[in-house]
Amino acid sequence: MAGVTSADVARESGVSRTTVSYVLNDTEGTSISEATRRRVLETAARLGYAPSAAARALRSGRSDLVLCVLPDWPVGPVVETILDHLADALGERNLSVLVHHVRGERPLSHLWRAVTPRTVVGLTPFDPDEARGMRQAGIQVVSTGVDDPAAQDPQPRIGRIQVDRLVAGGPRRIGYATTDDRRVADFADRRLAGVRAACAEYGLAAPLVIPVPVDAGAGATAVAAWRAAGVDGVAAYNDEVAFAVLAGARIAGLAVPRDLAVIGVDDVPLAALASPPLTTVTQAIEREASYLAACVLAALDGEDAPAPPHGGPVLVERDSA
Amino acid sequence: MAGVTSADVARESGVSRTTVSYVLNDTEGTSISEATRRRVLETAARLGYAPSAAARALRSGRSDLVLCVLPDWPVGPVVETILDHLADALGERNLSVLVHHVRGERPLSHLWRAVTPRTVVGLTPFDPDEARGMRQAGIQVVSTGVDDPAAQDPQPRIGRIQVDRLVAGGPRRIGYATTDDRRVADFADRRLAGVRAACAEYGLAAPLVIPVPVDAGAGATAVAAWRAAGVDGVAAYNDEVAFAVLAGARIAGLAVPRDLAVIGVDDVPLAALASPPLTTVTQAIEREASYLAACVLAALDGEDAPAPPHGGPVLVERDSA
DNA sequence: TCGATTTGGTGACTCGTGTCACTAAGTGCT
DNA sequence: AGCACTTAGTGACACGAGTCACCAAATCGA
Repeated sequence: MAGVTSADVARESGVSRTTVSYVLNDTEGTSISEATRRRVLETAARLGYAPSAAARALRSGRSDLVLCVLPDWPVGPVVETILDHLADALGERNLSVLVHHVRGERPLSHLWRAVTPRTVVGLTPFDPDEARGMRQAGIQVVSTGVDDPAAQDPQPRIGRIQVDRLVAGGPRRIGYATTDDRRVADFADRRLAGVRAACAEYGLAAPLVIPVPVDAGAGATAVAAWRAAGVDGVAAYNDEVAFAVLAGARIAGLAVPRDLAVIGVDDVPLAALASPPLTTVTQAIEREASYLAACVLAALDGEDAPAPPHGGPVLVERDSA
Repeated sequence: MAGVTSADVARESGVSRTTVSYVLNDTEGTSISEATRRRVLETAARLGYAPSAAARALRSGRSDLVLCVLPDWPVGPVVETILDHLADALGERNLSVLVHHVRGERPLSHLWRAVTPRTVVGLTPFDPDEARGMRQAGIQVVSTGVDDPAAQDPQPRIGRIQVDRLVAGGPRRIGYATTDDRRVADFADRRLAGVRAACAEYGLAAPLVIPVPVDAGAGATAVAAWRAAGVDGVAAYNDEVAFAVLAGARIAGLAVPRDLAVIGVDDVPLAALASPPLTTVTQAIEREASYLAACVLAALDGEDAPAPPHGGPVLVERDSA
């Protein structure tokens, strides 16, 4: 019934299980006659033998899996792109990528114990205890984020770029459309910090921050509040929020960017199709993803992590700001 | 260094490994004194013991993992929602959901051999050989799609609903905006079949089909072609394509829905924020996801699959059609 | 011909769990 | 006391693959 084992292959070819193992693994330092070798290979193929990686993992402590841990917050097209690239890069090394979306507070340890992955990739920093545990278990841990304190956080840069663009187009009173999602509040705050700093440097008033849920009504109320305060340029936490602001502006009868300029973050596929096309800031995710893949491969080969790519977020110029 | 094993716990608590196993698994039909039980539990917790599921899987052939296989085509918010629900439902049963995004032609067998999941969930039908292989290995296989030939394909229903709505608003010459992505061509064709049938029943000309890549330029050319042919209502393969059509109409200076009505499929989060808000057809994915989760749980308990939910795709009325 | 080396291959152990069969002490009943 | 039965726990094996140490026969060198 169950899978065919190496013992089956051995019996069928009239040799010992050891011989089968040596042949199938091309073990060096052993001598197996060409005839036997071919016979084993043929039998294995005929029986459709595939090694049980459970046993393999048990024996050697490592598997061909890369576990990718996603944070609890909503992943968008950005994360998807990263995962795709990662899977491609690692696929060439015969590694399979498994993705786990963290939900609630289920302990992570259960998972990596269960999977015994070769490496674990985190898109958000790990709990230090957790990371130590994994390393102790011989698992490579790669994590993007604030792993390297020397590399400065790119998030504030994004906020600065947004303000640069807005100001270049005319606006002098800046609003910030933040998210109402607590799970990404940290990100939003770091971007907002950049916006704040930039405003200060331009000698402008501090940005008027309003949380904008992703729906048209919320966008409309926010836009009304901004107009009342004289805001003529809005930086949004991301493109989705920017869409809500655009929808709000439409309801309020404002022309974008003339009456109100709007700029997002991420450059999601639909951003170019917004009305008007959404100006936004993108984080060269392909480059970032390649770097992540390179880190994983390096960790695999026992090498040090390669130098992080230079070049941060870049502006995507369209019509909304 | 490596993981702490049950033998460590046994030695530390001064009992046999067997006892540890019994305690930790709450094995029925054994009697362990409350004192010993607590001591073992405490030691295990103190040492941070977590069973190696490699060994566990080897021993019992099954793990606590549910492998979710995603097709090669781009997953959108819809699939994400399904996965979230699935993870929630299965999490309550202490099952972890692992997602694998199929890339290229890497054999699937390698993966499920390696993970030894309890069940494999496919969002697209499996290759019959593959499915048989998994079942033989004692893995439950759950797959949405055309698994049950009795249940009729809901895709054509979607097309009909689109046409119903368009026609109700006035349009008499229908266009179909299909995708240029080969990987989802099958879906698009099944929806188109519904559109065709509905047009025929209304006594209308066959729909004018144009592939529309998701970008504004492509939308504009398509819209021009439709107008030239007198098309006044467009059903799109999905919301993203609909966005492209909307953008095209905007460029062509057409008013939606007066000059051209547009209707999408999926009700992605941004659909409500389109200009004008996008009328679309949604497939009650939460219900669908719950059903999928129920199937997995049923398969787990050895029960038959529950009856599929009734109620198909429903219209989401907004302004674009 | 004897010893040394190579060729071709095998037995036995290991990884960490789960579980069956079994023991040894204690308790209750007549 | 003698028997049955519960309580508390242990020893040994299996799962499937990888690998070290070993062995028998053949070949080689002098």
